[in-house]
Amino acid sequence: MKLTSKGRYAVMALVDLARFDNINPVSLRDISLRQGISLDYLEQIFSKLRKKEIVQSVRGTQGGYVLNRKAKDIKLTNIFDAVDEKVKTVQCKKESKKGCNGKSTKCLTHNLWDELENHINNFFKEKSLEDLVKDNSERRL
Amino acid sequence: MKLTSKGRYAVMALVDLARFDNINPVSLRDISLRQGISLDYLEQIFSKLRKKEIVQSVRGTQGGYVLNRKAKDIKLTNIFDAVDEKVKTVQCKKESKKGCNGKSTKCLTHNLWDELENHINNFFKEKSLEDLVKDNSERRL
DNA sequence: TATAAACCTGACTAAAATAGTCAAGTATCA
DNA sequence: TGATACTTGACTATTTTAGTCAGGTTTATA
Ligand code: FES
Ligand code: FES
Repeated sequence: MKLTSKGRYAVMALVDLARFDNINPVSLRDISLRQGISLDYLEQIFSKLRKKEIVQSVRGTQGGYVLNRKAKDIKLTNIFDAVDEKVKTVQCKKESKKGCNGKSTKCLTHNLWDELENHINNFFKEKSLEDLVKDNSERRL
Repeated sequence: MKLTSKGRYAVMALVDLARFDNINPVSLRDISLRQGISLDYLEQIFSKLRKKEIVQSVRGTQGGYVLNRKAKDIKLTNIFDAVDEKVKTVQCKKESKKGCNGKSTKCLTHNLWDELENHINNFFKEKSLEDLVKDNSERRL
């Protein structure tokens, strides 16, 4: 089980953005330089974040991105959802009554993986961008 | 983030094994048929489980595998560890003081991913094979 | 009004990981 | 002595990841 770079970068970039997002939009170029993430890759990521209304874009010179809601109202779940970083513990379709290997019933461990998925998702539902920014400035003291 | 088939199969197979493991060893062929997992793949998996002393093998006709410890003493952690299904939320080396993209310090989100990793691993540390077998027979009532 | 900064879009690709298969054994029971 | 079942190691197709690349459009400001 591993977290992909896309998901990790999305959160990293948003924490960076949230810290500098006062009045002026923050450019991807700045984030790219500060966080060491490829600019082209960031553009892919922010395109998705924008479509899911997590950030707003400001075009033109001096443009950049701004948070579209308050940091405390942006949960990790929202971010991961936006960039398609989803937790997947099973192969079988959840809706379907069929099991993993085309079997007619759910397998012996299906319930376990469901629990696991919930366990992980709960973590993502609780953490907000605000928490992360705070965590970070506290550590700095 | 997703769980690989190898990890899922390992647990599936062991739950199956634990249920039938009374006096006689259980053959991979039986597990393969019951669970719909390729025999060759199961062999790879059990080879690892044996090396980590989670199961014992009995060669020859009527041979198969037997649990090497009590079901309640086999945790998910042990199983995943044996088959190299590890939780990895970061790229950076944990021991090193360096950050993800070759930076000299840990990044803004490093601490978060550490928390996440622990959160997930805690789940694995708690669940034992016995729990899974019980869960399953209860559901059957 | 020209120019540069910054967003925007879609296609492309190298490398890694996954999910197996395949082949050729060895051990043991009946 | 045959059948069953474990043992080992190499091999491979497919998918996913982690980007790159090329070519735009928009807008502030000098
Ligand atoms: S995991 Fe859903 S049926 Fe096996
Ligand atoms: S995750 Fe460890 S430094 Fe970024």
